[in-house]
Amino acid sequence: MKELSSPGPAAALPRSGRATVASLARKAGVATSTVSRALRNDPRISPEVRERIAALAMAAGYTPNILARSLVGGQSGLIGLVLGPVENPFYAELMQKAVTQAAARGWRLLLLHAGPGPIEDATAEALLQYRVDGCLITSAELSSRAAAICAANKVPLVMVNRVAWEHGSAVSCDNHAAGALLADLLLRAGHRRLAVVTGNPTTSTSTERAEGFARQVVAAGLPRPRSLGGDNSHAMGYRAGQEIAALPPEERPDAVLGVSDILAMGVLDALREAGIAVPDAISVVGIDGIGPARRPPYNLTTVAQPLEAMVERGLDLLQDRMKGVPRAEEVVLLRGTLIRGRSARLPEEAAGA
Amino acid sequence: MKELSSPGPAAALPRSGRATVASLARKAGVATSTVSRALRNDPRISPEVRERIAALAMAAGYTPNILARSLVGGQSGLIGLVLGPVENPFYAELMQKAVTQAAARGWRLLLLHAGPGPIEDATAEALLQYRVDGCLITSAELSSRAAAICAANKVPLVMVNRVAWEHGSAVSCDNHAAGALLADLLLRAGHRRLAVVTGNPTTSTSTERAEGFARQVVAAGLPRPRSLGGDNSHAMGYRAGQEIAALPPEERPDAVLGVSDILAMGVLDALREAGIAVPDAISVVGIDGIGPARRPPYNLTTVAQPLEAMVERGLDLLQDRMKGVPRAEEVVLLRGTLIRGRSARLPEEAAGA
DNA sequence: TTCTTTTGTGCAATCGATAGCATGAAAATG
DNA sequence: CATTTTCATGCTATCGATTGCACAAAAGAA
Repeated sequence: MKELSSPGPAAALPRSGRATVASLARKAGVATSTVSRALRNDPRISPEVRERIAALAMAAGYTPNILARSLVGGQSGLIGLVLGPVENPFYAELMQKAVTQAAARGWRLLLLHAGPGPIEDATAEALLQYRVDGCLITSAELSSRAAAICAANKVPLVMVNRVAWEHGSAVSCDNHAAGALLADLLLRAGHRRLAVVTGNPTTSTSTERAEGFARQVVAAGLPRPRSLGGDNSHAMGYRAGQEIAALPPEERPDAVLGVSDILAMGVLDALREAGIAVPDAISVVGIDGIGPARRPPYNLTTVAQPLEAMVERGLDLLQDRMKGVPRAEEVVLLRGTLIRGRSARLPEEAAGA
Repeated sequence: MKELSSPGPAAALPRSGRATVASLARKAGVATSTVSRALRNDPRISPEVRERIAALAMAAGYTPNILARSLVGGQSGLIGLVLGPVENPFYAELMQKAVTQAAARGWRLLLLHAGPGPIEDATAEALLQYRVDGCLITSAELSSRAAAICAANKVPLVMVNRVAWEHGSAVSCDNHAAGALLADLLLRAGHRRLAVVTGNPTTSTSTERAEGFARQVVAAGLPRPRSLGGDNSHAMGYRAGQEIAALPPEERPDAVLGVSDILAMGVLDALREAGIAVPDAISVVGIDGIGPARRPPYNLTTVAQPLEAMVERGLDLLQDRMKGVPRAEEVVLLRGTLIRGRSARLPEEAAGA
């Protein structure tokens, strides 16, 4: 029935050694289109043929070549991922959720960038070269370049944990509200000298959180909180903590917000080293809800970002736009949840904000 | 000269709206092959034509469709990346290096998996569907499945920080030597009651480090070190630290190796909480050299893995095999470097091991 | 001036999968 | 029994880029 591989004429395996629709078609004695339809369960193909081809495909270890499929289908199934500095566990956690959730939707992530530093041009171009269906960006300055490229080529773009400026939609935690919530709680617990340690002033996350915090403080009739920091790193938090510890006691704040958990952890480390009791002398709070901040030495009181939901909504936004649904760009804000650690004195029951 | 877009016959832009060799060819009035050659700087194309086409391509924002190129070229330029649990900063750091270095070689990373848990079948298949040119794996159990798939389909495979069992090459730190080095130093500093906190016993990293440590201890005529742990997490290290702290002082070890920094950090946190002085009462050392372990509250003495070099050698191995050079599978061991923190009493000068 | 060589381009096939249209056979209808 | 439908499949073009081969025109050799 089947002519077993005479080396000459029509060997059943193509160049790569992998089975293809063509090689399967030859073995099955049908046309390639039939193979394609059979494998995609097109109802037009008779059950017998379908099963025979399925069996052959299984035996040959056939895997469709998505590159080829994308060529005709126009969809690569790839989502470009641009990550921020992953020394911040937040990004690592975000990435993990993104991989899982993308896979669940049948998408794969093309990892374009990870780290601080600006994205290279060659990297940004890969976005187009691989015809990504969409792009997920979590990073600060560097997004600018990638965003421009996406805009110019109509690649749907969603920023997570960043608010878009020129182009693209965004999903973010309600940073302003988170800052305000913490300020409110601290104030109600009796704190009166508040300070805030900020991250990179060019990032929306940092400025919004600090602003939400400050507004609430000012609204309570207190002076605008002292501001320290300027860079989103543990080292910066640590330095800020040292500065705070070095202040004369009467000037020293009695509550400090690190606009990110990483900063707050740095502050905590410095305060502990300086022998300042937390939360008795100073309350410290953060925002993000990263894993390490919950661990014993920190046990940070923080507002956790709804990471799972943020990724989910982010992918939703992408999906809509990938379908070609012409939608306006939108910004989705999700509320974070308070995690009560032991790094701050707070009123007994949280108030809904 | 140019007929400006009469909507009917041969519009210069294809379906996607993006420029293609065909659309450029039409505008330039040449054949697609000429465009292709011009853009790839084929010397056969005359300078004038080359420049004209280059200008057109620039103006049109042309980007080659790598999917299409891969189809004929047989190389996708994609490297599959399978990451371990990224709550361990080690993996995050590894990823960052991998992205950068891969990009420098013109490769992009297809992020297939990140996290603990086994890799899903659908994910492992993506490896084949996207015709990755090679695969980089850093993860434990889950690699098994992916490795099998790679083997069956002749996809070059390199494990980083893991030693291969059935298939594939590997790059790893010399874990055994690292464990031995630390044991040696601790012994020479006068420690006599050693303990080790291990990670997942099925991972080569954990067992080799513990074994290198234990051998050296036994060789010194001391009893085999007490072993705790069993899972590579901060929580496990913390628990082990609590156990250690709870021991009666005469049974309590005077030096502890956490086979990974994460574990050692957990141990440190527990000891500090129990009020046990480090390194005066107990020395604590780790292996990995992750960022957080160097920070103030820990300042861990550790053997840092040469991450940059490991990734580089890993990509080298892939590159060789991707070129089709038939090479035997190999395991490359790189020596780590001692980082002297303040978590352990060590002899003044390090001995070369 | 004629024949050979070089040079620059075009034609057409290819990679692997998909989808529109065509076709032959079987089934249903009159 | 003739005719219209239905059904299962095959043929072929397509996606975008690359490449072997053919073929003119220009340059060199005889």
